[in-house]
Amino acid sequence: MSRQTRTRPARGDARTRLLEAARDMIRAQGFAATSVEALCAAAGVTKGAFFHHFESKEALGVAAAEFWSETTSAFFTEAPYHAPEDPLERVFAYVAFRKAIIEGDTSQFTCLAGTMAQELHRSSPAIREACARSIFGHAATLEPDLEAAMTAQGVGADFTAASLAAHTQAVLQGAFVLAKAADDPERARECVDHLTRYLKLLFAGDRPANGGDSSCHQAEPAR
Amino acid sequence: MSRQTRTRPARGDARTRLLEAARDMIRAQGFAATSVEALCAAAGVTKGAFFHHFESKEALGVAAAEFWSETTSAFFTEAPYHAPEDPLERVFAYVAFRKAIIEGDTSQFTCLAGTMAQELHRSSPAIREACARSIFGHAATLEPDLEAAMTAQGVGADFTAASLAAHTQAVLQGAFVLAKAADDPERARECVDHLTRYLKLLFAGDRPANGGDSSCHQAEPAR
DNA sequence: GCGAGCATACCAACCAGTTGGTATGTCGCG
DNA sequence: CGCGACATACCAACTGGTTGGTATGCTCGC
Repeated sequence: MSRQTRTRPARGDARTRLLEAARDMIRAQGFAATSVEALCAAAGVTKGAFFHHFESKEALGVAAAEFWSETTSAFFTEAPYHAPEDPLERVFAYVAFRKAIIEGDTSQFTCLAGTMAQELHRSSPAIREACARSIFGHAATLEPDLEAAMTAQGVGADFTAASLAAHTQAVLQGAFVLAKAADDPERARECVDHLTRYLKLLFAGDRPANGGDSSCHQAEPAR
Repeated sequence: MSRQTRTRPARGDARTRLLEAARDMIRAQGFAATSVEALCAAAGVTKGAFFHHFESKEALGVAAAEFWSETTSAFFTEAPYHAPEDPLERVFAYVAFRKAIIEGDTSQFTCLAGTMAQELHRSSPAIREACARSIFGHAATLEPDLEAAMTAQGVGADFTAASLAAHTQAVLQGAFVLAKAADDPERARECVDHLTRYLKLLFAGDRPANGGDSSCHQAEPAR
């Protein structure tokens, strides 16, 4: 919308602080329960600053989803799970990494995009679409490896790499819901274990494979 | 000052109408965005009636979760998926049934408990617990069949029936989130297909089985 | 001195919850 | 049976506080 094309020198930026506060507060309380005033207080700015940077509260929601996309994208790009050479092992490393980061407070490991999509899918199409871009955009980063693994192992006649990638995200989103409901991250980790088991069975079960250790992937912690 | 006799809308069901309105509105807009006044308007009652039946808005949230538990419990008890004799086939019939009822508007097939748990897990422990009872209570109804199938097929050394039952609910919850984000129920159905495939691989893959047709279950619609 | 970045002060609308009341059902008792 | 006492179910109007949003002013770096 705005014709601002150049990133600012980012000095003393209230905008970033507002987006970070939004990320944390919305994950903890939801979007509607997070008032603009509370947001400003958490970010240490006033309402004037808020409405200087965001046209409306809804615009902040869209910006928060985009901010979430950018930061998580950078986070996962730099994550260590890309190390393995084999695409399938990278997939398992990804899932193991997703499990490993489920820790601490519920509002620290859950997904902002999933939370906002769930709450605002009807009331705000703009936010819904921004959340969809975040979720399915991240899922898309898994597709090449899944695709490669599928052709290598000779599976996937009845499903696409895209649907499997989406499924991994669905399991994670559902795991977050269960963890929130039970107030216990362990519930989420158990779901990720089932996801790992699914992928193991999918890729190692059908065809005895041609290589050597394709069914072996990095171990998951016992707990 | 003659007070004219108003059409009596079956005196006594204001509470039920409020709970039904809450179920629909909260699923569509979330809890915080659903005001008591809007709820009363939808239910055709006044605020006086609301606070006569519910101590607070939070109390309504708890009651709505319990109402959801009761109605869905009755719905699933009467559902046709209990017909098969074999426990494993009942499990597949359940999942197929869950897929079949994912249809129409997003706010018609999604889960109230999951929605509220996601939004209110921090702000309202009472509602969170009511939602947890609903979700895990429903999951518990699957445990006996899963347990029986696990022992019959000789699988499950590394996971419990309870965790698998919870996983099915996680996949469904995650599927709902994706369907909402994409505004497309098909996204949810695809996730349920992956869940079916997981169960198929889990129970039919490991051990060649002793019976005859244990790996055969009722077909899922092509779509 | 000029605009970007931010602060102060304010507002109309809306919110959950309260108050005080009315209509109706029901139960005990003479 | 009849009638008073009480409980339940509901209603309209109101209240104090909060909300998203605005109008305006200050203050720095260029």
